Amino acid sequence: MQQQATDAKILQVVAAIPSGKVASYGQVARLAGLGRAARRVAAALRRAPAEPPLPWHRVLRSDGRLGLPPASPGFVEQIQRLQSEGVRVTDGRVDLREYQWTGAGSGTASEDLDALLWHLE
DNA sequence: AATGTGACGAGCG
DNA sequence: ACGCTCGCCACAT
Repeated sequence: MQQQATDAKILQVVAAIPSGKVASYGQVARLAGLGRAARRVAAALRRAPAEPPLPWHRVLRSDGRLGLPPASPGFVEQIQRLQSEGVRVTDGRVDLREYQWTGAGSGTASEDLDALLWHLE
């Protein structure tokens, strides 16, 4: 049940990103216990089901730019969603210094976040 | 089975 | 700032 649990965790972490804040793929990967497998996060989001609704728009690249290609249809949607949450997006880019999710353990202590998210152990 | 790809990220020159 | 390489890992050919 490893693989499935991992995927579920990715979605759970993304779902835990507060409105008005953003997180990078790598950040999510780390929080989900995936280490450096940031691509896995991207893949999970892409394959993620329409329901339950997931705040995928709060996941950006480590440099603050959107993950989607500027020509992608979802690009504009993502920007719009972010802005409607109060996140200023300039030229497909977000100021991480201000909007990056710095909640529980988003820096290093993923163990605590785990408990916070899952209410386990 | 092997190879290439991708909503990524960190290092290095 | 820029381009390249490697790590990671599910999926498509």
